Amino acid sequence: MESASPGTESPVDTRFRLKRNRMLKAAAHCFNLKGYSGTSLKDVADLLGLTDAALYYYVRNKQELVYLCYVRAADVGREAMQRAIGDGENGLETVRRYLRYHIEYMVGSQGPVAIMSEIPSLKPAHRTEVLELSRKHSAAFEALLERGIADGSIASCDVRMTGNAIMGSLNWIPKWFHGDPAVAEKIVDEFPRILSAGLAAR
Amino acid sequence: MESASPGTESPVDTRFRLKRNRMLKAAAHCFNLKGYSGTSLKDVADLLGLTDAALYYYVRNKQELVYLCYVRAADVGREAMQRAIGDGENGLETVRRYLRYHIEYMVGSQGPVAIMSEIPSLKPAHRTEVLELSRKHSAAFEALLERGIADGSIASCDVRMTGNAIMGSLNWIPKWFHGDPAVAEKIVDEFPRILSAGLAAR
DNA sequence: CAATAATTTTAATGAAGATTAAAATAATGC
DNA sequence: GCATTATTTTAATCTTCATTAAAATTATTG
Repeated sequence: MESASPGTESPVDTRFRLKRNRMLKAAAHCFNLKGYSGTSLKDVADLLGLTDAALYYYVRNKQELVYLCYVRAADVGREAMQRAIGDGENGLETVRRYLRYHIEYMVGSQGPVAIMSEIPSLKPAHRTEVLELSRKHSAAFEALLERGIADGSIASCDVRMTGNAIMGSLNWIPKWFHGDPAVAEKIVDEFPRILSAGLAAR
Repeated sequence: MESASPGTESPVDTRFRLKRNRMLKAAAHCFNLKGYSGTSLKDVADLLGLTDAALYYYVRNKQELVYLCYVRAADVGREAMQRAIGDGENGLETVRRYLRYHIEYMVGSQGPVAIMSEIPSLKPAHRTEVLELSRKHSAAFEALLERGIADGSIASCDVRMTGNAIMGSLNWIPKWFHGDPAVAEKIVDEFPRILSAGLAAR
């Protein structure tokens, strides 16, 4: 995460990026908790000890704030996916790792991650981009399932629907998890197993 | 569904109720498609061939519209649950039936059902009520899991987390399903199996 | 420290869209 | 068909924030 080739970045830029990132987390938190329309920029600003107007130093407008939240959410997912794929092993194990990583990120220090409930109200270019990121991630997950089916670790199934089912479950987490560390631990412990329990080949 | 002891209802009231129900479906469709904030009352009204102001004949305000959408969504879930429980059989089969019924309702003629993304912006009394309905439904599902564990059809598991996982997957459906009948058929065919695949006792 | 750049605030402005009231139309019952 | 009730529309109004501009503050750099 936090990409951008280091070394070429000025301290000022670093600070800007970090602050903006804090802001995106605060916004994600508010959006998940109070909904998009129920979240005013003042809510987000309050959480940061700033004034609503100050946010405009970091984003052009509220829509862009949502957009950036979504890009960050997608980044987190992509990061988890890449890390899992790098780990080798068979398809099923890779699926499990991916789930584990993604969930750890979501409920851990990377979180909160925004639920993508407002994609339609993004401006067309942003909407297209976010949908594309989302599509790619789904495709990557389905590819993992295919791989598992091919190597015999996963039972044959409709990968599209199976992917939708598992991803839906994952995507819904921020809807009911709001930061309690005890719950976070339980989710990390249980979800990867629960979500992959039906996949194994007999 | 459509409760209220019949016979005691005037034709006028019936018409009112039916029209309002059509309105709730239209609103649910818009909310799922465009998000809450992205949906103006005019959007909903257009879908019904009405003027935005006409909606106020049926609901007090936009918030109440959302609230009623959520109550309807909860009703649909409850209906599916009751029907499944009535059918007897063991815990696992009852879970499967429930999933089947609920999904059929969601993607079928009862649908669309609104995703509950804006509960926090409901007024306190409504919020409490919707959360309570939601809590009860989760509890009923967890009870089903317990029952399956007790009768040996379901493997021992953390029912809370398992419930969250399965319900999340279900709740997410309206996010990506927007009415295509071919997809609806596939969901009905695949989801109950996929979601219950990991439950069976060895 | 002085000068410049980076942040943040204060104080307006503005616009979208929810809401309302009154009038118009359509339906129903006698 | 007339009177009444139900439904919808037209035409404002009203509110809530998002947004902006200018000023103030804080940080950085030479």
